Amino acid sequence: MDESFLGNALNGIDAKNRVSVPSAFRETLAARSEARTVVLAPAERADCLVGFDPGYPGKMRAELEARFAGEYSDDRDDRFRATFGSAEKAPIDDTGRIILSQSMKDLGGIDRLALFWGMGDYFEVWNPHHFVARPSLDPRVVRIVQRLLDARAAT
Amino acid sequence: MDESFLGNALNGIDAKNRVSVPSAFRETLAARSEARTVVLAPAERADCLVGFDPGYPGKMRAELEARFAGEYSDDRDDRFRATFGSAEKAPIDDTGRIILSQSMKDLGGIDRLALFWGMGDYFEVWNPHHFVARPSLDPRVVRIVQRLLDARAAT
DNA sequence: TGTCAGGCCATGTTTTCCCATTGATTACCC
DNA sequence: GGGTAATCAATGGGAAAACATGGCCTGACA
Repeated sequence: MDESFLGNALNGIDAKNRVSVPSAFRETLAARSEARTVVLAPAERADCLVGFDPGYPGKMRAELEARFAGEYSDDRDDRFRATFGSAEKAPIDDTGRIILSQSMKDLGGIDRLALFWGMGDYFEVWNPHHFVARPSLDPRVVRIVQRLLDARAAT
Repeated sequence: MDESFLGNALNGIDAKNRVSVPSAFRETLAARSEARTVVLAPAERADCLVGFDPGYPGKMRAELEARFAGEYSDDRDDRFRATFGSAEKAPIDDTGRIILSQSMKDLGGIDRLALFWGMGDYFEVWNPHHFVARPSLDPRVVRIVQRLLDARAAT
């Protein structure tokens, strides 16, 4: 209910494409579903990924069907192709990590760093450099991500 | 009744970024929710933070979804990013303290002192020096805070 | 048998829990 | 009413736990 994805985290991706899901998000996932799994998909509008609990695709299907109510067009089909065909389930291992497949990294424009960003009902995964380059964002938000990047560069 | 956040307090932030939530606010939080937790976020308009009970993210989600009813745009997404990604849940420990992460301190322009200010439904957290420098405030209010600052400087 | 992906354990660092101290206000009793 | 004891709020420090991350090791598949 009030289990919303809040906050953010910047984590590294290792040579085997493993990345830690931030512990706060793991808790939110656990509160929303039994399965220790996250579903990843390319975002509709931005150059990033979206992640949610395994129950969410059902809701998304209902939402899309409502949006295209009764309409059967190429547009609708392409939307469904993008949403479901390119999504994948990523199991969370005992150390809290998932594997970001190469195709997921491509879809999200991600290479060595993953910025997790809470969106309430779901979360986003960004290449942090693309995130800070987004001009329409609140500059305070951009600044905190820039600080996270600086902190990593320092070590 | 005493479910409103009333009054104010000036507390120190220690080397581990811990700060005591004023006991009056803790009581108000307890009256509003079971969880001994506060949700913090940057204020929309002012250079400070806002704090709420943990039921707030759910209400905010409903409100935003109503405002952008059926609209799926970059604008909507950025709004969600600013609202949820830069908020965080801060659990209150047994001594009544929370931890203000570095990001939160940055977002609120806060360094070593935290001014808690009751706003009825929620409360604000200020850098006291920014607060007293705000020209549009009632000078009597500014004087109260100035006295708190002087009292601290004295010790 | 070589390669590769995934599961498991190991490590350093940061965070969080717990106990101690101070200072101030309140309650109590003589 | 004055003094004293008791309570509670705010803060400081050390020990324990959790997190993110690196490396090894096993088992599957070619």
